[in-house]
Amino acid sequence: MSDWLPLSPAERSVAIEVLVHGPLSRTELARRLDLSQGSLTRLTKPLIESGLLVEAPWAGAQAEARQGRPSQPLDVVAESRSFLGFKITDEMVYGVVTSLRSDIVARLDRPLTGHDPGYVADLVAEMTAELADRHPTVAGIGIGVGGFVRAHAVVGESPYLRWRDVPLAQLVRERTGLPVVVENDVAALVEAETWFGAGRGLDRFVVLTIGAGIGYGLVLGGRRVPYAEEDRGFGLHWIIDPQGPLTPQGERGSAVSLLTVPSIRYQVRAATGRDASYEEILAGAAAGEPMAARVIGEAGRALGVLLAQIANFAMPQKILLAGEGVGLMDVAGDEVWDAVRSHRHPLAAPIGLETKVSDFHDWARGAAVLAIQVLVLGAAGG
Amino acid sequence: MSDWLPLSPAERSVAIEVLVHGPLSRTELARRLDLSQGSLTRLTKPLIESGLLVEAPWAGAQAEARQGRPSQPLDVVAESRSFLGFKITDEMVYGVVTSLRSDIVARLDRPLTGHDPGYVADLVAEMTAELADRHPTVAGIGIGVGGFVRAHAVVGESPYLRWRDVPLAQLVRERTGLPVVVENDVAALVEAETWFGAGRGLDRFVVLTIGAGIGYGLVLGGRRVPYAEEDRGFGLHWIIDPQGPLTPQGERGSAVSLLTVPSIRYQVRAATGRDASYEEILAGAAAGEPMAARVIGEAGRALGVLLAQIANFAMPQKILLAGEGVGLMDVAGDEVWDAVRSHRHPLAAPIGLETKVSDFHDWARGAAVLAIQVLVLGAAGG
DNA sequence: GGGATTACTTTTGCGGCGGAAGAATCTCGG
DNA sequence: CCGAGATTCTTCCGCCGCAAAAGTAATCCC
Repeated sequence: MSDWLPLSPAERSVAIEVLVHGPLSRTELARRLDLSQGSLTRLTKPLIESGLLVEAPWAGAQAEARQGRPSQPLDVVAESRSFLGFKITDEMVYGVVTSLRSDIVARLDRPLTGHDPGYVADLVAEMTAELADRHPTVAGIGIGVGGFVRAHAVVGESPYLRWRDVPLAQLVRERTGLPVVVENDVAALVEAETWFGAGRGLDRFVVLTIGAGIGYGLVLGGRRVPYAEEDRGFGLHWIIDPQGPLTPQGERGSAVSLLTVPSIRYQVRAATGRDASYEEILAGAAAGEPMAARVIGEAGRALGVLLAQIANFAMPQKILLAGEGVGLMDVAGDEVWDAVRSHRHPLAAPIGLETKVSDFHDWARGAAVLAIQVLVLGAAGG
Repeated sequence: MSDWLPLSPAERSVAIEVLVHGPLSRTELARRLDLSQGSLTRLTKPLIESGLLVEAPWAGAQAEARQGRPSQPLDVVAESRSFLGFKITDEMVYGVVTSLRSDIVARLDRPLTGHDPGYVADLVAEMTAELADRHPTVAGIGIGVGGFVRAHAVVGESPYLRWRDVPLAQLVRERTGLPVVVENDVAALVEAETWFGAGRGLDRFVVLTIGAGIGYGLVLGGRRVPYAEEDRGFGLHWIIDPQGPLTPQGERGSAVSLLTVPSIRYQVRAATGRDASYEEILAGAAAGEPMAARVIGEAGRALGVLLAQIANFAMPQKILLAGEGVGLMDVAGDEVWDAVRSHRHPLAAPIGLETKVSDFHDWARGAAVLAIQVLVLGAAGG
């Protein structure tokens, strides 16, 4: 249980394989990673000595009684280190403590009353102290922010925080003494889902998030595709219907104007004069209120078009629909699938769609996964 | 000038770097490939001895007189081996002879009067004999076919040839004694453009072809993304306008129905009763003939939508528009760009578009490039 | 011609890998 | 209960490929 060693590339691939794909025997690892059995003995030894891996008995089902010497499963010691993940929104900071496997073991939220970088860093440090008090094995911190992030450290541009070139990783590190990884929030969520969630083991995978904005993440060949222009505040640079509605947040007929939670609330408010919550609007649409039904129906069709386009051009094996606005699928599912059908070839493969009701703690968990990737395993997170 | 040795991974990367990025000195190669200078001496020696590389004087412009010992450029011996590339269409076989650099040095076409695999292989072997007679250094054959190809060898499914599981590589190899690589025609063209053409050195790159069908190829991280479902005869599984025209080739409002050469000719014929060539239709549209202008205008808008979608979701640095139908851009460029504008965010980066008037010999050249990749360099072409 | 500068080559040593042989641990069948 | 067979893991050895460093070569500048 000494300190984490810097891992060689081969050790790293072993550690990642075990971490992501559960307990595996040395022989199985050798097969998956295309290495000899001898190499696996050599590679796993320091990982076990350092406390990252452990030889654990098979858990129930997999303990098949076969001939020959039984295989010895290796597993990560999920609790040996904790990680903190933070998601910074306009007016809140959401924090979680996770295990090495990214299971959330604690939560803590705080309102954000200002956007000064120093103040935000102070708040994060405060929350870190509080969380680390109860979980003393914290090994690192991951922070997700909406906007453009450079080198896992500097917030190049974040429109809603009104930041430019803020060295957030350094600020938090100075206050906590812990290693810090900063990443775009969507990118972090995509990495988390690719490693531990809906995209585990998939080659081509898309994450689409609907919430305050629109997020889009593409995984090809098992790796997230980094986009320089990604998420600079425009959501997707994407006009679905040039004659569509115009909202303060987005261009006329854009995905942002049609689909995001604030835009839908704005449209209903503009039409009815009443301010309703997103849930109320969804319930109203389901109950047949005309204005709500119209706005939600239009949103559903827009989402269908979006899904069809993604399926056509990126051909993912699965699309994960996440964020605070996925309730749309429950109410307007028919409109979504109608639009998908009318924008795809009838013989095209059906879209593998998975929806995930996610809250801000899932975003924070994504940031924690980034920290795991970068800090423990030294993976080039993109 | 002995036979090609099987290359080690490091030798391969050196050979590819020199082949694709022109003459390079050893020091420059060491920098690009992140290897020591000593390794480069070691790696280049067998490549020079085998005749693949040669030390050549700098060609003019690059011969900067700097201080110190002048660098010694290494270049591939482009003429040391020739490659044959074939593109098999419905009614023709197009053949080219290329150098290692994929420059076309000869052409030969033959009509295809049947689709029996044995007959097609015979014809390719005949053309090979004729071409190899004049170019005795032929090292391999690449064949591009529309349809789904497995393992660089077997045509899994080709609708227009009405083939299923035809081991074309084996058939041609038996008749010629030369190594043969078979690949989907679009994939081959994409590889060729990625290595030697518009996509050279780019990280994110898209090829869109308009001709008898629609082709779409995506390059991310400098590598072509392989799609299992790609090009099984549907073109893009993609409906642009659910109320659009219906043609025999494609679904209503699909990219195939709106954009391909046969579909455009069909639409004009159905509307006017006269059978006109694609060029005549373009000229007519330019001259203001109503029906031609309507069909071509609609095609232009469809192309604009298509380009906008691709730019939105794949965010390539460049889109190459190729095929026999690119003349559309000259006549309907305004409609294309109007549609692009109305389907993209106004602040989104402009699309880097390159059009390439290409004929069937370019497709054959793409197949030859595949042969170079697989046979000489052992590159995993995907 | 001498020094500086840059490019390439040779030598040396080390780390990581595969392969082969051996040890460990199980089942099965007598 | 014991041995044969099966399977997993470990140990050991040798090779390959790399980096590092020192040496050699070719040029420019003064």
